[in-house]
Parts: sequence; C-alpha cells; structure tokens
Amino acid sequence: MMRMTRTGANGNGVTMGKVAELAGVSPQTVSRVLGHPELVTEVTRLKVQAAIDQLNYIPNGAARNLASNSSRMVAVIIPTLASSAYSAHVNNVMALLDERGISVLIGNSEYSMQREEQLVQSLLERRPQGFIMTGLQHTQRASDLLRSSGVPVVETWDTDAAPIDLCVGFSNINAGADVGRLMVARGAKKIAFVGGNRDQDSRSDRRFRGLQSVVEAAGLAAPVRVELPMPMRTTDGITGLDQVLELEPMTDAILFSADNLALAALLECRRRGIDVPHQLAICGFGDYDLSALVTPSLTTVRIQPEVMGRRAAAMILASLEGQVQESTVTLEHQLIRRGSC
Amino acid sequence: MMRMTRTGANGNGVTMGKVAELAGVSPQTVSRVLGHPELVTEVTRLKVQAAIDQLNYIPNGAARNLASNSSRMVAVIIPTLASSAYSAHVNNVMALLDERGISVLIGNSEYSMQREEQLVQSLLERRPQGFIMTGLQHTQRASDLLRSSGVPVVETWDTDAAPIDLCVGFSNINAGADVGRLMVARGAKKIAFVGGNRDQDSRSDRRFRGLQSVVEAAGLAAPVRVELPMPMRTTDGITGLDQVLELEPMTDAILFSADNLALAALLECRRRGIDVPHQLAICGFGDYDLSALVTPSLTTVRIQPEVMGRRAAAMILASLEGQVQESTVTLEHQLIRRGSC
DNA sequence: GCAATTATTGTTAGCGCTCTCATTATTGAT
DNA sequence: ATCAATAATGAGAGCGCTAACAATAATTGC
Repeated sequence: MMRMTRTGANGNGVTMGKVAELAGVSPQTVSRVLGHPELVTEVTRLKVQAAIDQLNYIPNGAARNLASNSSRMVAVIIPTLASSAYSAHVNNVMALLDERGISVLIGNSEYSMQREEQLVQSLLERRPQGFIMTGLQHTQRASDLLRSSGVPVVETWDTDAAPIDLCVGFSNINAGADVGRLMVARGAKKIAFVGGNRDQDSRSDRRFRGLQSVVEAAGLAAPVRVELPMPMRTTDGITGLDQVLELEPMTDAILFSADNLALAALLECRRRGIDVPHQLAICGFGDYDLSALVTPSLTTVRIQPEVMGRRAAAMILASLEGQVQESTVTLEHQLIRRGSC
Repeated sequence: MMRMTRTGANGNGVTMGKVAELAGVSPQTVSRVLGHPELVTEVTRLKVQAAIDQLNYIPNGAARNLASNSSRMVAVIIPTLASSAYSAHVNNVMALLDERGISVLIGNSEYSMQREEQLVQSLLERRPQGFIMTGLQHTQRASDLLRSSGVPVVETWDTDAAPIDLCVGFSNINAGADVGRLMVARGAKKIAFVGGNRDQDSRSDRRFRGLQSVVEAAGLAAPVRVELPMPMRTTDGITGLDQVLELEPMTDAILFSADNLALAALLECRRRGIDVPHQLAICGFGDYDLSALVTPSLTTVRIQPEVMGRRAAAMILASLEGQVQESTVTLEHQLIRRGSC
C-alpha cells in the first residue's frame, strides 16, 4: 500500500490567540491558565480550559522557550544506549525528570571524546537546563563549553577526578582494587585484565589501575592487560580470554570490565573444560541479571546505575532550584563474591 | 566540597546580531552562513565564521525553530530503555538521525497506553518532525493526536495490524507460529507460553496467538499461558517456569517472550536437573548475545531491532523529503534452531 | 465612605531567529 | 555602451509565546 506525502505541518495551527478569542479573554490569560493557574479565577480558568479542549490546543514549546528563556530539557550524553548499564542509567534519569515535565535529549558519544564534543556543541543549541555526562574525561573544548554554559553539569560513573561542576558515581579505582584484593587473597599468582581501549574507556582504565596497584603491592607481576576495541560485544569476552591465555597461559584469574564479557568467557571455559574457578578465576563488573544464574555463578562488582541516574537527575533539579549541594557524591560499590572467583 | 548556586543562564548571551556587528554584516548574512552558506561569498563567509569562533556563538535553537517552523527533533516512544531490544532499537534510530542534525526526544511509556498518550501530548509541544512509536496499539486519543499532528508517524515492532501512517516491524503472529511448528514437529505435546501481561504487551500477546493457532491446528491442547506483570525482570523467567510447571507439570516445551527470561529458565533447569531439551524444550525470543553461548544453546527467534531502528529513522527522513513510500515494511524474522528446542 | 490594598485581567514589548522582498553589485549578451 | 539577467546583501516583518507593567475590579480598614 502506498501513502501520499504530506506537508510537514507543525502543530494544528491553533495558537494561544485563537484560544483566547474563543474564550473571550486576552492571550495572556490563556498563558496564565497554563503556567500559573493560581492567578486566575476558577470561572475564567474553566472557560479557557473549555476553549483549549475544544480547539485541541497544544502550546508551542519553541515559542515558550524563547519567551521564557527556559527550555525544560536536559541533555544526557552517554557512550551508547546499547549497553544495559547505560540504558538503565538513562532510564532512571528520565523517570525523575519526566515527572517535572522536563524532556531528555540523548546523545551517544560512541566512546569518542571528539564525538562527545560535537554533541555538547549541538545540544547546546537547544539550551538544555542541565547536562548529565558520562565520565570525567572530555576534550578541553567540551569542558570549556560545559563550564561556560551556565547550567548545572553532572558527571557520572566516575568519582576519581575533579568534576566540572557536580558528580555522582563510584570509584572505579577502588572497585578494581577490591577485586585485586580478592584475587590475591584467594592465592592467584597470574592476574589479568580484559577491558576496553584505555583512551576510549577511561572508567575501564581506572579499574585496571586499581587492580594493578593491589596486585603489585602484593608482590605479584603486573597484570596482563588486554584492550579490546570499542564498542565491545558480548562475544569479545571470548576474544579477551583467548588473548589473555596467549599472552600468559598460566593466568589464574581474570577481571573483565563488564559482566557480559565475563559471562561469555565463563561459558566458554565450561565448553573448553577449563575449571572455573580452580584453574581460572573469573570476575565480572556490573552484576548483570544473569550473573547470579550461571554455574558457577559470577563473582562481580555491583554498582548502582539506577540510583546514579536518579541521583544525577535529582542533582540537576536541586541545582536549578538554587540549592547548594555536595559537589561529588560517591555511591557504594559492592564486591559480590560468588562461585567464579 | 560545596559549590555555589548559579543562575540558570541560557547560552552565553551572544546573539546573531552581535556576531553580525563584529563581522560587519547584517544578521541575515550570519543566518545565511549558518543555514545556506552557498548563498554567501567565500570572503564574507570566512569573516562571519571568524566572528562566530571568536565570540563562541551558539545559535538559539528555540528561536530558530520558531522562525523556521522546523524543530529538527524526532520523538521516539518505547516501553522502556531497560530492555536491550528497545535500547538497541533507539540507538540505531539515533545513529541515523544524528547524521542529519536531528535530535531525538525519548519517552518511556512503561508499558502503559495512558502514559503513552500523555507522552504524545507532551512531546507534541516540542513540535517534533516525526514520531516513532512502539507497537500498533494506542489509546484512541493518542492515535488521533498522532494522526492530526501532520508529521510522519512510524510504528515499529509489529506489522500485524493497520498502521496510523507508516510501519516497520515483523509479524509477531508468524514468529509465534514458527515456534509452534518447530515444537509440534519435535513432538511436543504439552506446550506453554510465558510472556507479559496481554493488555500491556500486545506484541507478546500476538506471539502467543501465533503459537496457539499452530498448536491447536495440530490437534494439541491449547498452550498453557503464564502472564507476568510488567515490566519483567530476567529472574521472572524462573517465576514463569514455576507457574507453568504448577499449572501443567507435564509441560514439555515452553516459549518465552524474551530471551533473558528463557535463559534464566534454562539455567534454572540445569540447576534443578531438568533435562533441556529432552524433558523440557525451551525457546526464547530475540536472540540475545548470550543465547548462543549457554549450554545447551538457546533456540530463539532472531528479529532485527537495529535494522528496524535505522529503517524507522529512514522512513521519517524520506517522508520529510516528500518521498512516497510503502506504508508497511515487514522485516524477516528468523527461527534460530539451537540446542534447547 | 474613601483611600489603600489586593485580586484579576489586559497591554506593550520583546525573546532570537528566518522568512519574503527590496536593494545594490556583478556579469553577460547585444 | 545598454539593458537584462543573476549574484550577494540588507531591511522589515513576524513566528507564538511570556515578562513586566498598567489598568481595572473587588475588597479592606478605619
């Protein structure tokens, strides 16, 4: 079946003036009914509301933004939506913001700081009332743009450096170190790390550094490190496993920078007859839903993307209301010891 | 550390007029440099560009939208971002739209048609130049609003009914039927289905109906059906398994409406010593990354959320360019036969 | 009962941009 | 050289709304 083209009309042509006319009041009164109903008599409010309903009036946001200098939008920049942690995070940002009538503009940086900078620039045109960023690392220009934007900026997923403005996240370094301590405690001698490219995924890099410091402090050899090209797919966990074993066949413990990678590796180990955890201990990151269900169950680090999302949104809202608040909020991460490590 | 509040300023106060003044041209010429550079001499273009760079000018999108009657935004409404299929879908919508300088406004309906209607209404205020919806089922008012919006509307994830305007998806009924045929062919006698609440998740409902029709046509008893409350979590797969076995202990094949549920059930079966697929066959839906990796590997239906996302975005773009196109595009789904069924 | 509030509505200006059209500079054809 | 095109810029108007102020009506206090 074919369909006809249509002229991309905007709205239904009903303006505030038309509503005002029908209701027999001034446009400003219609505006009040919408924005400050308490300033209007119940009688006129109903009269205007009737006109609005009758004409199916839908206010023009652009005009409203322009006149009021307030966009009721918040920009969120994440590496990709195709990762459950980030999408869960954004989902919760939206849940809180939607309640306040604030729309969310999303940008995917695809793990590129250049692309992130472009996004900041282009999203700035929409005059969002806040920015929620991923990570603390940005191009100089992106940072400058954010800083001079005049709106609250919340950086998330990382608390291991100084934020531009506000920050809610967890310490990737400490999380990596916690895993290191567990591995050392269980007697691992050859520890490895599989994560994303260090320049593109600085959170992953920090986890490695935390791990590394503990491992070296314990007098063990520096961990073998495998860097996978971004974006990583689940099956890259197997690639990572292979590369680790190639670099150091005696490896007895691996930390993967995400649970899906760890799960893929863990399942592959089963298939190959590698005994997890005795021959090879595996630790993931993120505590995905399936991690508790596989056999052996996956030891991992639980972070709180949902809480982080809500908190980031709440920080934007508080900042918009002029509330003074802590610059950096560190959420607890938790090492979940299960069967695999 | 505490931080000071700031007045939520908008932009950096630099307007087109300021740029024009510095460049020694009229504001209109600046506008041309930004929007139609081909209408401007190379010399003036460079002069203006220099002024833009020097002042760090960022155009005001609201003003632009208002004057040009074009928002360069597209609204996308999905049930939730916390489901890998939908987030992958949105991710690909964005990939294509971003290239054209179009921002994406996301709304989560949380599987509620009422909430979806609210979202349509509130997003309409932003005058998006297109809507990408999930599913074909909406409240009457939501449909009316979309229809009269004057912009292209693409409904996705379902082709089993008439669209408002455009549609790209797959046949959930046929997909369910394909699974039914496989189960019947492998000799299943007591078939069951685990999915979401039928009123909230109509796609899941259609998969059931496809399954049901084949099962009944084969002379078998109607499938046992378990409806889980939305939103479903991965571990609900175990709940579903339990409920199925309680309702019909002799069940020998179950179709789950999503792979994560099926995976949870499959892993649980292993744990309980239920032999998959001989004692109980399990089929998932969506072909998630881990589905091929578990043992036994999960038989499932592969759909193409990424293609669907790109295609939906492309249809919006084509429609905006006035191109006439097929109303409904049906993407192929594919039954991936693996070890579990 | 009359000025002084206080509630309710209307009027006047823009917000910052892009239309449309008018103007001037440039080029080409005769 | 002369007129008609064409190219490049500018001027004026207005997109649909809200902020600030002005005007009117209803209320209050003494």
